Amino acid sequence: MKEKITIYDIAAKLNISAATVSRALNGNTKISDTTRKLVLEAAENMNYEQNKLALALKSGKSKNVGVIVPHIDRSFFSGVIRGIEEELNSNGYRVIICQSYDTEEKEIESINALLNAQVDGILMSISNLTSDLDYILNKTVRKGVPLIFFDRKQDLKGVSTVTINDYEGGYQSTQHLINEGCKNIAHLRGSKRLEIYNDRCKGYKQALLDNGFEFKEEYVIETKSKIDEGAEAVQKLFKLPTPPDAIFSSSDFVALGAIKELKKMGVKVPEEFSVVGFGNDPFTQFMELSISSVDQFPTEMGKITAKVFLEQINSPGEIKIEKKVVLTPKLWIRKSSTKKDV
Amino acid sequence: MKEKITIYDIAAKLNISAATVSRALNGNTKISDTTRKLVLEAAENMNYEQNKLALALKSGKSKNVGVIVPHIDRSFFSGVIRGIEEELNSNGYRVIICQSYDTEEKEIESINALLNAQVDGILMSISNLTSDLDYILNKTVRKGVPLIFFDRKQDLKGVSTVTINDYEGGYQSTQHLINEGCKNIAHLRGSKRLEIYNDRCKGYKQALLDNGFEFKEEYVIETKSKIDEGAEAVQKLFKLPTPPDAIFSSSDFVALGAIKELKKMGVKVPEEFSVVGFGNDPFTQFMELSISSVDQFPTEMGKITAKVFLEQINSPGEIKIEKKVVLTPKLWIRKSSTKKDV
DNA sequence: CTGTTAGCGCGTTCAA
DNA sequence: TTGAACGCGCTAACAG
Repeated sequence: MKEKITIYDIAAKLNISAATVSRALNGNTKISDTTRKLVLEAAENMNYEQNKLALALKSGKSKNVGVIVPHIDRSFFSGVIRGIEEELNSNGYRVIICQSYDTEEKEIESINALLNAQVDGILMSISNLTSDLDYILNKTVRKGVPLIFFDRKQDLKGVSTVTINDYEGGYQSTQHLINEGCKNIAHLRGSKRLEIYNDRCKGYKQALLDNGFEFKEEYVIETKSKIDEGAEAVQKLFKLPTPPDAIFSSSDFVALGAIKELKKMGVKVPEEFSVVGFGNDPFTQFMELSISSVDQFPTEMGKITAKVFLEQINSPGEIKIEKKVVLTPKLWIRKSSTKKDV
Repeated sequence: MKEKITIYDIAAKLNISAATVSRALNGNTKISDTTRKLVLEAAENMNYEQNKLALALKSGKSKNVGVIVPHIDRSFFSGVIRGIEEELNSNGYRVIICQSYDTEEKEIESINALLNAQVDGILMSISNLTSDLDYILNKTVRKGVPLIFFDRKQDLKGVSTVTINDYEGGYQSTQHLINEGCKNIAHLRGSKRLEIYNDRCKGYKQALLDNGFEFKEEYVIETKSKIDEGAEAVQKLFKLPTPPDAIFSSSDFVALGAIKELKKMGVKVPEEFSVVGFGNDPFTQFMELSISSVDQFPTEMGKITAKVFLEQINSPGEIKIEKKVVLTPKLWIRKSSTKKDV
């Protein structure tokens, strides 16, 4: 009972060849009904289970895909992974998780490990735009391993991407704040090394210009996605000759930190100051002062990323389609940016 | 450049045998320095990379471990996975994720898939206590695949577990509420089919008894970990002849729902009513009215679970140690249960 | 319809 | 110190 049984064991028992057993098990048509039934029955009795590893070695397909994210325990990423897992699992694939901790070394290390493990594809959200990563990413593409970026992408030939329209998200948020009557809108942005933050900022800027507002450099502060940084940014902004009366933040955590700091300073949100975040982290709607935020639909993004992978892997020829899917974000308007009487 | 290169390719190039190449690559001592250098150099030049799949088939060790959780996007579980990944990754293992959606079918399906994929171990948080699952779990143990439960366990011979002391968490929370002067403490519990909720409830009950309080069945309501259920439970409790003045909830979400409902009803928290949650979900500390909650230290739990697995896999003999690790929870006292003047 | 052979890529005997 | 041969478990090609 403790032994692993193979097709040879069942072949021996039935005095037939392993090939026949294999055929019977795989529903091959060219086999007699009698022997098929015999094999199936024996397999059942002997508790036979296919060794996917051998199959993988033989076929060159491991039925595993690697997913690389900065941190698995950020709600956005765990949501994406959820979607990927749901979609891929029902298609017979398993998902291998790697965390890059936003570092390039870990990222490269993970890619190499996944490649050595013979994954059938790699779905990732890159840490930042660097050329060092290019080498290995190109290697991946050359090897013929489908590579797909989600959310945080990088332009690379032969690589499909699934993102949301960050520009649109930035534009919508800013337009909303303008509609609410805000006159001086600041922007707390993320790293300049990531496209998503550049795009959100562009959307912010364009919305300002389209409405006849001035774009002021000093209103844009770069932050990391941490609560403290939101508080610090508010401090900086209020030292300006003309402090803003609204913030569009590229991060919900930064938005939260900003709101907490404003409250500490006695500035009333949303009456005197409006705030919009990004990411629609669950906590934004739990707060007594719920925070307006842009939904990135993480689970959907994960599912679509998985689908793009499946399409690619199932595409007939050697020609790899380079697909660029762009989802439309949705701004959830909540209390933090809704003035009572405007 | 597109071909996969094997040890045979480099053997051919050097006019030596593949066995020698293998030895050189693996740092086998019985090999001359000259050939070793030759091999290493050639491997470097030819961009050789080991196919872990072949190694896995040969050795019987895939260096993959499976992790099964109800949902990956709940902060507790994503935290645990983070810990597992961190610990195992640095030990050369990769983590395969499966979601059970709290259903037994999916759980069984996942275990079978993982077993077929020849994982070296399975770390899981079970959906509930059922005998149907027993069969397959026992099979896993019999096959010699290390199985470890974290958080939601089930007593099974040969299976190690890593949990927190849920009884203690329940006791502490209740004691705290008593210390705050609450007289009628209700308990919103989770499914009776899960040990963790039974234990938390036992802790709650014992704390009541130890303090000379009466344990009332009608003060205990079973809920699912959803916001709405917290609100519903509050409605029920306030229909009782003697409504409670405090709630110890086994879920942060339920606690949140309760608080929102209380507020809606005009009941002041914490002045008139105290609430303690469980899980220390990040949002509990973000709220303006921060929620007291019991920390389960998910990342640490994940790391320890991984360590127990590593110990087990590295234990010399065939004797599998059955280890029971119990972590101590920590109650974070916040505004939702701190009366201003008591 | 079925059996034989071969090979996926690797490490590990057993000889030499 | 090195090479030849084998096996991990499976499927595909080629015979018959």
